[in-house]
Amino acid sequence: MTEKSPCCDVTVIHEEVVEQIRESMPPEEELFNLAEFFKVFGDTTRIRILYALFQSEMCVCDIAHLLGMTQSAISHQLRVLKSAKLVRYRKEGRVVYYSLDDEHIKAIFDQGYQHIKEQEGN
Amino acid sequence: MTEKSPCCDVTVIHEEVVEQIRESMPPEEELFNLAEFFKVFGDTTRIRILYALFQSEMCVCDIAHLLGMTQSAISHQLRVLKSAKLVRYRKEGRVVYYSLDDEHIKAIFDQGYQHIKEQEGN
DNA sequence: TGAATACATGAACAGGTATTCATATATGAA
DNA sequence: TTCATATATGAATACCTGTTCATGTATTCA
Repeated sequence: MTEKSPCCDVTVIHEEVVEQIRESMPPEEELFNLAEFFKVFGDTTRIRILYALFQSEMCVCDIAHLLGMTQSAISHQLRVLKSAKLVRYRKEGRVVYYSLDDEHIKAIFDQGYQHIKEQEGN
Repeated sequence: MTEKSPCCDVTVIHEEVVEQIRESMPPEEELFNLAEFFKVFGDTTRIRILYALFQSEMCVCDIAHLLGMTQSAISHQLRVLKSAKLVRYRKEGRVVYYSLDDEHIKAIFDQGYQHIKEQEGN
């Protein structure tokens, strides 16, 4: 049953299972996009920004003040959130207000939050 | 209404909103842990491993073969998944079989997957 | 016991990322 | 127009992270 893989010099033990799963794998690109999506949640600053925006729309300097960080750092992170389409913005004079683009986001956030809360006891 | 922040030289525009949200913020540590949790999903290799394990438990060399990567790379990533308690393992002779530790994980994965599928049209 | 093998792991390296700093842009006010 | 300010952004830097390479450990088999 054990055979050598044609690639990368790795032994295969369960050829059939591997081939079966290979066929069920989504396109490479989709899994890449999914990882990129989760990566946006994988930073404390962005998580804190998202949490704040769940409560209310906010302008950049207020977020910076809330989190005790520079305006520049916040602005850079908002750009990441914006390009991931997690937040939208509206301008009012010089002030730019950011808010959530998608309530769906809160569900994902909450599910993760719930998960770590459950694991806290361990 | 506009005041100078005591920290970091940032102007505050909506003092009341900021203070109100500040009180509602979860402990720093929880948001940090949440970001760390999502960070684990934020890598293509780990996402692919998780997807594979949704289908079936697998040994290290089979995963390596499936993904066309070295045994070492997979082993390192399994360690990350293991320490995040996303996977568990059982040993059978020399072979180590990995599987999901928590069905909850699939819900989070699916929700993210659903999200990017919905956004695909844009 | 000795060889083969499935897996783990430490060190090194390359690529990525978050923050800072300096500065640019844009809007409002005087 | 000129100044102040709210935000954006490019470059630089320090830190983090994923893979590779070499090697160690544990188990099976002869």
